[in-house]
Amino acid sequence: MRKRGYPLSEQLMDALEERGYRDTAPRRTVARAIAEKERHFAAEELREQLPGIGRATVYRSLKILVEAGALCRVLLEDGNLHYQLSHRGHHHHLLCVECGASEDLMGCDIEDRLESVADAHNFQVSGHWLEVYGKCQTCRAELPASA
Amino acid sequence: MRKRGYPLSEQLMDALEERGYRDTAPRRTVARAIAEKERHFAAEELREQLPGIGRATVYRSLKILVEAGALCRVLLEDGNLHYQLSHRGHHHHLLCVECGASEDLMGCDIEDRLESVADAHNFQVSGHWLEVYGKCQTCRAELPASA
DNA sequence: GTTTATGCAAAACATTTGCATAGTC
DNA sequence: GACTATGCAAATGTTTTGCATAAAC
Repeated sequence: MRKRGYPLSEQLMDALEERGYRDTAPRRTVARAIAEKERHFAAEELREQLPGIGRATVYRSLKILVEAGALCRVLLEDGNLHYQLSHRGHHHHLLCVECGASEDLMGCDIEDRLESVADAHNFQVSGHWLEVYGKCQTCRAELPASA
Repeated sequence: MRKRGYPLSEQLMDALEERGYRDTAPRRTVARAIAEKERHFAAEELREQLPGIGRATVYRSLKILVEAGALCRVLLEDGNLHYQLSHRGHHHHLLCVECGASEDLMGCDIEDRLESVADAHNFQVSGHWLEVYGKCQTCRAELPASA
């Protein structure tokens, strides 16, 4: 989804402009910082690394980026909420509890399975939240504790 | 899992005593209040309805009840954390966004599905969090908006 | 020029912790 | 009597809000 030669931070700005939000310097700064993230991050963490930007601006930017579908929220195993770049569309995450890496889970058939289970309960599904925790390939190799 | 004629609040207390926690009046009060809940509830909500009990006691009781497996935590669609009686063992919830009712989802094969999808990513699953939101049978009948 | 965004500080929440006192076992 | 639990108040940490100023369109 990442176009060649087109900065990721610009794509974030585009997502906002498509929705009528203005192109401002603080938002660009936030977008650039997010684009450089290699992992999911906490709102407060992002704010700390942008001392020139007001707290409210950071939080408001995160909010509208999520609305625009450019970011997604990630629920950590300890209950903390993080953010990460979204590859658009509905998906889930495989979150590594060792290194924090996350892989996207798309096009899997978990949705279908959910639907059929819910059907059996006469329940009409409108949404769901799924996070999967474990160890990624790399960490399994490095820490052969149980893998 | 609820034995006939044996108060639910006593079962909560039992779960604590099994783990070595003492039988105290405040804990009984909390247990009784929880036993009367028909829906998942917020910690703060429980505390407000127990003015005689200290805030810390309410929170500490919830924590040990979750550890003991007698309560489970429920993630609401808006990100708020609620609690509800647990029927022990691993399970998920179908949460009605209209009335707040929740049905347990047990013995379904979503776990297996997860494992196999994760395997394909060379990912070793150690846990997951799944909540399903939608409309329950009753609300579908009452509000025939789209069901 | 009108509308939207910013930054600050303060408010709002939810949850946790330190500690002296009280209650259990 | 030793150990655990309680209650309070204060600390913590995160997110939101009001509002005057500044910037974007």
